[in-house]
Amino acid sequence: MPKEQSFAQRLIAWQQVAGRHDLPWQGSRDPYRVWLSEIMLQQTQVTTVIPYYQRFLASFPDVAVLAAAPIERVVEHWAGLGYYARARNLHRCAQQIVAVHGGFFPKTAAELAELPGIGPSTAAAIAAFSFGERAAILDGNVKRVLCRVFGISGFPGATAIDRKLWQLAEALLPENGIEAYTQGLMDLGATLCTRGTPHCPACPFADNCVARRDGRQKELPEPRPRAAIPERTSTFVLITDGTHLLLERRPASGIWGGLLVPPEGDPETVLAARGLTAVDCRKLPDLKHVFTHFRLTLQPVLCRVAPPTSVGEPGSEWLALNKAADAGVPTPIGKLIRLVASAPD
DNA sequence: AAGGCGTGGCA
DNA sequence: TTGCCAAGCCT
Repeated sequence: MPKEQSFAQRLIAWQQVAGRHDLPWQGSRDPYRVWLSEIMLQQTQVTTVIPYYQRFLASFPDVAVLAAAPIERVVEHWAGLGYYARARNLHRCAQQIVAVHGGFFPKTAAELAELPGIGPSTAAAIAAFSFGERAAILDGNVKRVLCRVFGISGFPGATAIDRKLWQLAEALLPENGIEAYTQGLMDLGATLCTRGTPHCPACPFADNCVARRDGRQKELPEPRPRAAIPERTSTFVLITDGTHLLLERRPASGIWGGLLVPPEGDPETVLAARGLTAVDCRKLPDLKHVFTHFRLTLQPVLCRVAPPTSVGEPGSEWLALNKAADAGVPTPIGKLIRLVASAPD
């Protein structure tokens, strides 16, 4: 880097005056809080995370409480946040920390990365923020900043580019001030060096950013080569006795893993398989939902069954209609349930 | 080693 | 409306 100040020195100076210092998980080196925030922030933006973080911390104030909690309650707190494998890994991780590490987080990035749900970048962030370890993060923000400042072409997700970026990220680490440096990388990417229109005039690297010099801010980093995402359609059977709704827990793997969802499939088959007889069934309006990797049209069918509803199988629950939407269901299912609960007929 | 895995905001 | 992808990890 030309100029007298190093990349790290410039970034740290910028972070101290222009970075974020008041996020709910800042101001504490408690590894539990740092870890929880880092997991929630994986592929998820700060504004989305904040309310989830607050609620989660209030219910599970430390790693021992979390480890002792039933997974269903953990998933319930995660419902709506997405990427539900994170909730299961979080819970497993807490249990491992209690069982294997005596209730204390390991203090190095290398050890942290052994735990479920903690990859190389998250491990480095926890180690840097909690223990001051000189470790490199490489998330979406950092990739974007590095690709622009150093003019790195190619899709950053490609293996070769990824390796190059990790090497660069480690080479840039400061001798001192890892916390402000790490936070600065995140802040720069999130607030200034943004995807759409970066605010280059305010950037500490404005005078030597390759992308800015070449007017390539919008071309870097190069986007993922992505094929058109497929469309899927599926029928969800909302079975009610007038006051309750039947929900079933999904297997741990796959979409909406571990969450409660109405039975999926042909209504007659669904009812027959559960020994239920419908008084009547009617279609509700389709609901479209977009995932990263496919587009789903949900075709809801509302079926009424006679009141004395049996207890059902394990993983199968009859929930009060007015509570089911908040019982740990995926977002579009919550919409369907609210629709039924507000207009049962 | 690519692809699966949620949701919401923004252009 | 549509595309893109965010404090990535797991298999």
